[in-house]
Amino acid sequence: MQDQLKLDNFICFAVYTASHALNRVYKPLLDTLGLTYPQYLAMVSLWEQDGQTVGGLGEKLFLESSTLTPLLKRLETAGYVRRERSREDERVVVIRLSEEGIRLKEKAIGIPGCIAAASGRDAVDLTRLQAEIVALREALNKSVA
Amino acid sequence: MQDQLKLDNFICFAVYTASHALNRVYKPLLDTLGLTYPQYLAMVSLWEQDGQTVGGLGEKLFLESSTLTPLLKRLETAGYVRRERSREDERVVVIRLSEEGIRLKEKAIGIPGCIAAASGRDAVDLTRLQAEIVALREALNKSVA
DNA sequence: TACGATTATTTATTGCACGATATAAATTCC
DNA sequence: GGAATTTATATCGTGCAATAAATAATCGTA
Repeated sequence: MQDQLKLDNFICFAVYTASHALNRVYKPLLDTLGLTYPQYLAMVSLWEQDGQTVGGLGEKLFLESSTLTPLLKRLETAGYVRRERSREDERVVVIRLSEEGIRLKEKAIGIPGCIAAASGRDAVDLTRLQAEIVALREALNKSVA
Repeated sequence: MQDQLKLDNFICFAVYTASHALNRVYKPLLDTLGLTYPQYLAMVSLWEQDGQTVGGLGEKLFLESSTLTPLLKRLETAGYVRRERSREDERVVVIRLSEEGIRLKEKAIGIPGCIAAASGRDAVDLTRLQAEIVALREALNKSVA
C-alpha cells in the first residue's frame, strides 16, 4: 500500500493531536484561573500589552473579530477586562485589563514552566522546535493569502 | 521584562496557530468532499482499515467515544459510513465504509500533496518535523496519564 | 456631502470536546 | 450458577470555538 493516505505520516495529524495533548495539559491549570485556552492566550497578549484593540488582538492571535467579540465579552463578564470604545476613533473598541485581570498574571506566571516540564525537553530544544513550527505556520499562512 | 509570559515564546501558541493555519489550507479542499477536518481524519483512518470499532477509532485519533459518536453519525447521514453493532460482541459498534465512502478516497488522494506543497518544505524535512511533533505529543500525553 | 473603506457587533449555524451518567455485555470470583 | 466487577459504548447536557453574513457606526476622502 502506498503510504500516501496514512494517518501516521500526516503532519496535520501530528499538529492536531499535539494541540489536543497540550490542551489536556493546560486544562487543569487553566481551570484554576477560570480561563479557557483561547481566553488564556488573549490574556497573555494583554499582559504583554494592555489596551489593545479588538482588531489588534485578532491580528496577534490569528482570530477574526467575530470570534474574539464573544470571547472578550466572557472575559468581561468574568471581570478580567473592560471593553471601552475609543475616543479618537469610535469604530474601535479598546480592551483594558481590570485590577483583577492584572492580578491574575501572578497566578499564571508558573504555567509555562509546567508545560515545559511536561514536554520533557530543555528550554533550548523547545525554543528550536517552537521556531520550526512557527515557520511552518508562516509558510501555510502565506500559501492561503 | 522577563519573557516568561510572552506569547511568541509559547510552544503552545505555535502549535495552536499552526493548527489553525493548517485548517485554513484544508478547508477549501475538504469542502469539496463535504467533510470537516476531524471527519476527514476519521475517514483516512477507515480507508487505512475498514471495519474499526468506535473505541478503536478513538484510540487512533485520541478522541473520546462521546466525541466520535456524533461525528460518525454525521458521516453516516452523509452516506459515507454505516454503523453496525457487532455480532460477536454486542457492546461494540463497527464502522464500515459505504460504497460512496470508498469512492471518496479517490477524491482525497491528492490532498496530502497539496498540504505538503503549501508547507513549502521537501518530504524529508516534513517527515522529520512531523516526527518531532509526534514526540512532543507523546511526552505530553505521558505526563497527563 | 456623498461614497467607499474600516471596524466591530449581531445573529445564526455548525461542530468539537468532554464530563457525567446510564446501559449492557463479558468476565471473574465466590 | 449467580453476583459483582470490568469494559465498552451510548446518551445527555454544557460550553465554547469558529465562521459567515448582514448590519451599523464611523472615518477619510473625493
